[in-house]
Amino acid sequence: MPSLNKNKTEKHDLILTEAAKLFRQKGFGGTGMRDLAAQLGMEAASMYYHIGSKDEILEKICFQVANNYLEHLEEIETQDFSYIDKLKELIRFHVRMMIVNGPEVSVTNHDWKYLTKEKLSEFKELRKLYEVRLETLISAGISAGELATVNPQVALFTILSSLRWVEYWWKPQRGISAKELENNIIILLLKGIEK
Amino acid sequence: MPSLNKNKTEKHDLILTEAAKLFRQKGFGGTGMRDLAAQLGMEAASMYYHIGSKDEILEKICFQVANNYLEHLEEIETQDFSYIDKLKELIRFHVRMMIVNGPEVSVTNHDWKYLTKEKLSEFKELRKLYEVRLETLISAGISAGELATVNPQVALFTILSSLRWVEYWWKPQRGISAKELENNIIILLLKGIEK
DNA sequence: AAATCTACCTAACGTTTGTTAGAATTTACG
DNA sequence: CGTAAATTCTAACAAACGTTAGGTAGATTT
Repeated sequence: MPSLNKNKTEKHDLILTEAAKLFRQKGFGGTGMRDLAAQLGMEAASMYYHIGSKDEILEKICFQVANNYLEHLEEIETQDFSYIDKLKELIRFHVRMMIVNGPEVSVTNHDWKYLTKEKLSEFKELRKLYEVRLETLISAGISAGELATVNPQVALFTILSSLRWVEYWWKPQRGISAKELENNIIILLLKGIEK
Repeated sequence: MPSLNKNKTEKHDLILTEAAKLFRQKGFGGTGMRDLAAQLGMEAASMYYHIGSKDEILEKICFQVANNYLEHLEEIETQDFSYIDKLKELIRFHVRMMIVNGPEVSVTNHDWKYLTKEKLSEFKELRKLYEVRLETLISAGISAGELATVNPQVALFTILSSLRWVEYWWKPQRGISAKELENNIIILLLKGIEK
């Protein structure tokens, strides 16, 4: 019965989507299963037909986002771009992720602390992996003479961190497109590192 | 009885300090009053001799930090610096705040969502005020011809946001001084906006 | 020495929490 | 239309939550 399975998956995903919105608004600890259920027009207990637990919701959101970022970094690594262009592409991807998956990215950035002990360390490893690989990329850019001689780690975190506000700030009503925003940020951020 | 009052105040502040550390580690929602009490070597109920409520702890942390930032911005506004130097001083202050009051700044940045309804809107107003005044400063710098013609709001948030990682990254063991770090970040951030 | 005050304790309260069991209902299909 | 599966309901659980009440040991004041 594929149609049934499909329905179940749809509701499952809807729960994740709505949970991400609420978690972003009120935080993981501040959002009760009853709040989430109300948002979905059902009773709290009914959700357990579709999901395993509250922790599992958070876990799925965080790891889906983390893996998304990691996969895209791998793609960038293999592409035949200059290091500058690789960084530009990375920045563009970050901006786009926040605009398209705002709630999920926000939750991942803020509520990963609430992950279960084992999942927490697994998540930290993923994040560390991302940071290390991106730092390697920046170092390579410096060695290749494309980037100014800066502390790679400082550059790494300044770039990553400076992109975070987009999730908090961007709304369709601002009248600035993703493309415009990407370009603005790239100018602001890469002038300091470009040679 | 000033000596008694002083003792009480000391314990009160110690609770705030320790709470900030725990909130940063496990989040406001993930930290119970019993956890906090254990950290202080006392029973949960005993803390209520020194503090009013869990919400009050968060509130005091958040507003102390927010007011700290705001006061320093006011100071910068009145100083007879160039706009570039004002921005540099601002960046230095942010870095120093995160190094000196790491846990408190972290909690303020991440857990303000858990503030009580009234305190929440009060906090949002303070933050908005800070953003508006800083944006005004950047705009003035552009008008004065000291800064490149960038979108002031994009510049504002990119700067503010890009400083956040310090709180997450900086440890004494990294072997980089606050001064070095400030200088590195200033170069990275202001190249893109300096004329 | 008696009285007061400080700073903690134990015990417990009423909620709220995430979650489960089992019954009721809706939906899909021959 | 009838039957079975899918989905949601009601009711309730145990645990954890922030917090209060009342008591007690020790220091300080009178």
